[in-house]
Parts: sequence; structure tokens; C-alpha cells
Amino acid sequence: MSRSKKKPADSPDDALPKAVGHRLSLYLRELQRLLSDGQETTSSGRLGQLLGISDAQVRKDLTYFGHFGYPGVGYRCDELIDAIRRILGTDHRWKVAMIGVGNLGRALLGYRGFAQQSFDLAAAFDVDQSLVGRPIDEVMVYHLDSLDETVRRLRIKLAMIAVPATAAQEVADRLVSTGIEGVVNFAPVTIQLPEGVSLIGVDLAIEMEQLTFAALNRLREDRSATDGD
Amino acid sequence: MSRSKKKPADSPDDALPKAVGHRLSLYLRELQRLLSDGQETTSSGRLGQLLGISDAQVRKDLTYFGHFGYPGVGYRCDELIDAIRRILGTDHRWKVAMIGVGNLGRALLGYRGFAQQSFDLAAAFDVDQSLVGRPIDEVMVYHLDSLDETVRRLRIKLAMIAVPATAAQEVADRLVSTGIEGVVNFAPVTIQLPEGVSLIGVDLAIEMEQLTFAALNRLREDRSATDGD
DNA sequence: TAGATTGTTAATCGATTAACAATC
DNA sequence: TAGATTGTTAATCGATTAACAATC
Repeated sequence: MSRSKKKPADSPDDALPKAVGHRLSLYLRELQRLLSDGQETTSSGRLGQLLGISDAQVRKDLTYFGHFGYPGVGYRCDELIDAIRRILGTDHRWKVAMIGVGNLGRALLGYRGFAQQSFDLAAAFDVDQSLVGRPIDEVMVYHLDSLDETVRRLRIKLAMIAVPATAAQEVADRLVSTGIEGVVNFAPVTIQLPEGVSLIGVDLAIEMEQLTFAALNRLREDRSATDGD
Repeated sequence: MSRSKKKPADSPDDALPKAVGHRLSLYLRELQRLLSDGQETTSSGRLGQLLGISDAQVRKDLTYFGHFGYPGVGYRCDELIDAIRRILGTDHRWKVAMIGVGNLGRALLGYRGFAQQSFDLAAAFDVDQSLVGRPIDEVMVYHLDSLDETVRRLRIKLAMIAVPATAAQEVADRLVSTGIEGVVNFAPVTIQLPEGVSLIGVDLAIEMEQLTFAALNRLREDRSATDGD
């Protein structure tokens, strides 16, 4: 029997509920801000208040992977930051490839927020020969033909797809064959990946749609609340 | 009594479950692709397959706001597209303001995907005088000081925040006072808005963290699946 | 008609919240 | 000690799935 009934505090044996992941990132961002504001400790109540969720939710999320709190006191920001980074996998750095150096890809190459959270843009790729061979924001641009060779040589494990929708699936397939571990797809199209590769889709037009949907939904709520009286 | 027990087919009186909104956008994107590929009809099974969700889920989502299907046949793509756009609010166009014309803001001004889904970038704002007064990608750049006046004059209802994290909350507050209806925040910080304004947060570093989290979670799953045997 | 697929109900599953003893 | 806050259990809530009669 290689395993006890209770999980060890800091290396969970079971997958965490899906919804927890995103909140962990929000906790981390908030904790980093609190710490840089000079706050040494905080509480589930405070954290929940800042993020608009309940204190019980915060504590529950954190207990999935250990016991970091001090009853009567709260949590030490630095300890909790370290713990969450371990869970998210950002306690070490990751190399990232950018595929597509058009409008959006170029902007993302210049975004400093990635490096701050342990992601290093290690290479960019495009089919436009006029872009190849020259760095953009200190990231070298390679021809897409060298994708497999370059990704393997530099040991890149993650990629962002910022190519036109029509090319996204083919690029994704080529990335998979390099042995990549995860992909963020910015192209406005659903792509299919095999089981073993993580996929996050970010569609900017869809985010805007969620805004108008929420605005209309608010009207629908109001209507049903005041209706029938 | 102004209302029957059953909801009318195409104008729901109750707010839709939160999780449904995002899937509606995915259905819409897929339907538009199917239609442009010449598919006149599709089915819940096919749609679910393309998006990796169950056929029951698709049908359930669609029945929240009506009966569009033809038993034995499926759904007409064009009808369903129209219906979903009505629900999302993209059956008419929306004017959008971009606040912050740095790296990211500029890239977003050039993104054609917004216009395709009914969002028109109507004005951009920055504090950098050297940018003010000249259009970028056909969008005029105004000084942030004229935010209130310009947003009201152009009847802009939505905004994107692409300013540094430290300025995001103040910009958000100023937007609220113009009477804006919704905001997408690209700054990596939590901002607080009053009840009546919709807020979507898009943090690109957090999306990357979700990728590494998912990759590690996969390992945790495998470990617990093969463990204890 | 036989085959396909919807709309809908009931059962299941998972996630959130409330409550409180244990702890500092 | 009194006050604050954790970790955890049980109750609640909401979302997903399975199943199937109704329909074309």
C-alpha cells in the first residue's frame, strides 16, 4: 500500500476540482499585491472581500492542498504565495513559443506580464520571410518550417497560437508533434488536441459578447424580479 | 397578471444560468463556420462533438430561450445564429472605447474580429499627448481628460481597459461615471465596479498559469489513478 | 413506416455555503 | 481570558447527464 487515506499536505494525489484553478491564480495575484503593499498576513475574509467571493470558499480552496493558515491569525502572504505557485507550476520558469507575429502576436511578445509570472518567450514563428531572422522585443523570429527543430532544441514546453483562424488547427497539429505540453489559442476557432496536451482558448470577441450578454441578463433579472407583483 | 407561467419562446423573463453564456458564444462561432462551409442544418450531437460537450447539454442550453429545433432533423444554422445573437445582444452593433493605447491597446485596435461580431471601436484614449489627435487603425485617439465628454457624445456603451495595473481602477471609476454599461479589463489587477456595470477580466498571465496548472493536474490525475493498486 | 433527433423530466453529480469546534 | 480565524463537516444549491415520449 503506497498511499495513506489522507492526502499529504503539499502534494495532492488527486486532481483538484476544475473551478479551483482559476481562483488560485486570482488569490496569487492579490497576495502578491498585498505583500508588495507591505501586508505580511491576510485572512480568508479579506481575500474573499477583495475578489468578491465568500470566506468559506477561499478556505475550502486552500485546504485542497494543505494547511497553511494560522487559526486566529490568518495566512502569511509569502508562504501562501509559495504554496500556490507550486500548485500552479510557476515555482519554476517555462519557455513559451509564439506562433504568428502579426498584430496580436507582436503585441504579446512585448508584454512584460508573462516574464513576471515565470513565462519566458523563447522563440517566435511566422511564414512571412521578411520577419524571419530578426528579433522582435528581443525574441528571435524563426520560419514556421523550423518549428519542430527549434522547439525541441530550445526545450520549449508551451505555445501561444496567434495565427489566422484558418491556419490554427494545422499549427496546433504541428505543435503537438513537437511534444509540446500546452497551448493557448488566440485564433477565433475551436481546435482539437489529443488528451495529453492542455488547451486554453482565448477569443477576444467572445469576451465582448459575454459583456453584452451580462448586460442584457441584468435586464432580464430585473424584469423577472419586478414582474408578477 | 402580466405574465404566464411558461416563458415566452424568444424573450426569457428570467436570467439564464451563468455557465450558459459562454457556451452560447461557442455555439455561435461554430454555427457561423458551419454555415459558411455550406451546412444548412446541424444537430445537437454534431455541435456537441465539435465543442467537446454532450448533446444533452447543447439541447438544454438552447431550450432556455426557445424551441428552434426540428425533431428528426436538427437545427437550421441560420435560424439558430439569429436566435443566439439576439440573446447575446449582438443582433445590433455596439460602440466600444479603448482606454490605453500602449502595446496591447494598439494591437487590439487593429483586430478585425471585433467588427465581425458587431463591436465597433469608436474612440481610443491615452494620457500620452504625442498620440492624441491622430487615428490609429482608423480609430481616433483622444486625451483621457476628454473621456467623459467624448464617451457621452459618441454614445459609447462598452469599454476595454488596457492601461497599466496601477491606473486601472481610476480609469474604471471614470468610465462608470460616464454611464458605461460594461468593461473588459486587460490590466492584471482586480477592479471593483458597482452592481449595474458588467465586468469581464482577461489576464493573459493567468491564462498561461491555467495551462501549467492543467498540465500538472494531469500528472496528479494519473498518479492517483495508477496508485494504490 | 423506420430512423433520426428534439424537448423535457428525473437522477446524478459537483461545487458552494453555513455552521462550528479547534486553535492561536 | 476574549477575540479572531482556521479547517472541516453537513446541508444546500446549481449544473450536467441519462433516458425517453413526442415529433418529423
